Amino acid sequence: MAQQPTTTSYAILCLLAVRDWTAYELAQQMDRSVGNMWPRAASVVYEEPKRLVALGLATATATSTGKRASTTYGITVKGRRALRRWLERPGGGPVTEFEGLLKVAFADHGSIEGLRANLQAIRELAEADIVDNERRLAEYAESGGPFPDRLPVIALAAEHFRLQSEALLLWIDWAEQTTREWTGVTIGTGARVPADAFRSSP
Amino acid sequence: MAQQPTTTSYAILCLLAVRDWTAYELAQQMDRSVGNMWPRAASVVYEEPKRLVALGLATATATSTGKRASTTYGITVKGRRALRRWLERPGGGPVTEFEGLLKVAFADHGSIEGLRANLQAIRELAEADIVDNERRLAEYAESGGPFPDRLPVIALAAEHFRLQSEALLLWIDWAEQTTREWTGVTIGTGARVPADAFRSSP
DNA sequence: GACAGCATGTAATGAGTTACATGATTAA
DNA sequence: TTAATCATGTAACTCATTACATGCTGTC
Repeated sequence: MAQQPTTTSYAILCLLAVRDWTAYELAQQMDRSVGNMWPRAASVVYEEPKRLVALGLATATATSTGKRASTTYGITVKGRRALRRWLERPGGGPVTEFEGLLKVAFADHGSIEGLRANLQAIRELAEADIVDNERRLAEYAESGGPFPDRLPVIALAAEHFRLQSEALLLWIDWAEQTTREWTGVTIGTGARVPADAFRSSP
Repeated sequence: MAQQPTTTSYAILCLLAVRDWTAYELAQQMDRSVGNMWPRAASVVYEEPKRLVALGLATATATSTGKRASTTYGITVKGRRALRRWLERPGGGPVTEFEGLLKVAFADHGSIEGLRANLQAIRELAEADIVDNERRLAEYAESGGPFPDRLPVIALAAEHFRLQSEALLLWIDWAEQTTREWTGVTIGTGARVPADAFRSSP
């Protein structure tokens, strides 16, 4: 009934390897940091540690913040071993869901207004993302963050996000520029194949 | 029992707006093209059109390729209207699952060898991705592809993939370079915070 | 003392994956 | 004629999300 741990299990276990957390704190971390590479809803984060405990990889302790009851989870020795083995095996590559881009790719079955609105929405998300990123980087640059020992690996991951969101913003700039003169959404109705499209490397 | 169409439903509907396809062909398209922005298992692609039919957005016709029976799906007028309305609403932003990066971000609980192996695996995925991309771009540049009218919007999406995988490769170059001199995986054991980390923009 | 929102979950439901099954076609 | 693989699905199961429930805490 406890089965094998999933990647989600290991994501939680990663956090527990750093320090103990209450379920709520885990949910927060999933939202803020880990969620960028492995996004999961809060309810999963409340359920998953129970599985870890059942597998003997984590411990649950009934604690309380003030008068409020809560559960604090910690990693076991067996948990650390399992995590270590998991970290030896190479992980999966990036898998992206991007509804907005889907709508761009099939915009020829809608209207030019729809396309523009959609690009605009993507721009706003992209910009918010960048701001978010920069705020976090600035915090780290100033304070060193809560886990100074972890800074090297954190820097590796952070740089990935920076480059990725930079690329997204670059793309949206280009896309808005490219479609500026379009009067329609197919070749027949006033769309153009961008001059620099279908090249392979710049 | 038929409920609301999901983004996956609309992804299929997008394809049907272009032309009729058999279930198998749809699965192929999901694998090759649409799957880059909305990846789904083949079995979903066999099930989902049935829902579209139940909703009156698509038609199913029993056809046969040679002696083999198959189902060909097409879009209805109602389906085109629904698609058009959906395209007016801005879509969601990119959501990425990246197990490999998760392992990088918590590599300090494993070994330096694990980190290197993982980076190497990511590099191979990234390079394969680039090759794939270039092959597809070259095809389009040569032949114009099967849907010349769709070239403008296809170019928009293609450029996104190009920039994104370029950024990934850039990152992996930087990450391998950065970790080359590391002898361990935390500050105490020989990892360094990269000099250019935690800057905000280049 | 009431209201907002923090904190901690549970339940119902649905979406998606993996695994299985099977006939048709092609290459050796 | 056998094996591989193309083509077409179905079934079981798991994972994950959304929606709900509820008590605590600080603030007005």
